[in-house]
Amino acid sequence: MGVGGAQALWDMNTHNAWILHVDLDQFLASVELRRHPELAGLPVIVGGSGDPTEPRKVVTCASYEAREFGVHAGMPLRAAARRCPGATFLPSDSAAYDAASDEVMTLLRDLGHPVEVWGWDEAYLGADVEDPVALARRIQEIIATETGLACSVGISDNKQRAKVATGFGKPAGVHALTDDNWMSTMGDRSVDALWGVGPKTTKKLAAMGITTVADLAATDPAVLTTEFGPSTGLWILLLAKGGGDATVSAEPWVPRSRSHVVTFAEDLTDRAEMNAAVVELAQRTLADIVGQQRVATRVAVTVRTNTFFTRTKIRKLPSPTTDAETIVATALDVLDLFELDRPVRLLGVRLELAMTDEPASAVSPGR
DNA sequence: TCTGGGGTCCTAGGACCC
DNA sequence: TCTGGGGTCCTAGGACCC
Repeated sequence: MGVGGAQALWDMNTHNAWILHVDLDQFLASVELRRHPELAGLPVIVGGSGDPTEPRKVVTCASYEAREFGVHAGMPLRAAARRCPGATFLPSDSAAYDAASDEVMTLLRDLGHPVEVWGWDEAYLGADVEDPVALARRIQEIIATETGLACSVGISDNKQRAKVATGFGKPAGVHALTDDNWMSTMGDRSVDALWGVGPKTTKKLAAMGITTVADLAATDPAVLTTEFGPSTGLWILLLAKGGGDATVSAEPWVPRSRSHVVTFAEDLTDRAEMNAAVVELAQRTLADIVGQQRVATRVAVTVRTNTFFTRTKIRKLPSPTTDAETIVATALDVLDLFELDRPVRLLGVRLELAMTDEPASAVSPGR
């Protein structure tokens, strides 16, 4: 972020009457269907290298037709092939999805409202308009016409509630959640219907006798802060009441970290092979951040053993750097902190990135 | 049909300094 | 000699999301 970045952020963080959450339907499958029109209406499964017999690879996206067979993201490809043998399996092509995502985000920005991009297939749009439903329909029409992709749109006055609303609009629909219909719609549903409340929190709440959104909304804040801490406790209470974060920032997202992991087709037992893998992961991750003109501050290494026991260790670099020797050596040092006495299923390297303008001395070495 | 890959944020606790 | 706190930096680990 350059000089004036803070001012720009202030200007671009808008508080709007309406927040629209735009979510592309079955995004990866839809991008594939666009260039394989003969597959329209058929089950399509994207993941791995497109070979359904490949072990240790999973479904990244299943078309709605494939979902009818019980196939879903995260399922092993081999399991998906058994459930839906007639499906077409396609390799994941991230460059194509990047490009398609860019097309859509550009169209959204062209509408003249602030757009906050959330990954490949989602964006929030802040709008001070009279008729948000009409805007949502217009968005759907423009995206469909210009890109051939379908999206669903959730409407509310904060991001979390708009995101929940989108779920009611899928596929290809529009749904609004406001104070008027929030509790009647959500009150009887499980707390994990809230965006940000997952299985662990759900279980913990259940042990406290809290299972529904209405239960949570009616809970004494002091009880929640005692159990979850002052920040998290009040946050989940706010979510249950239909509240959330109401800012939409059009400022480009600055990544905090960059990582790569690899799950080996067969577990590694040879330390030299583990070292070689970590070196390759570190070099690849470093190449990414150098390409984005970023500088690493910390190096993390993740090890997953054959029992699925997973741990991460991290070390701060002496100073922020892009020096390959330093980063590779640090990654190997961190790997060395593990007791590598079990077969290793996965290794990963993550670089945490400097977030402020670095002093010239920290950025310039090597030039 | 054993369990991918890429992220973010929060909390807790130890070390260390004043 | 013993003691109380505050504050910061650092790492581990949990939880959640797409």
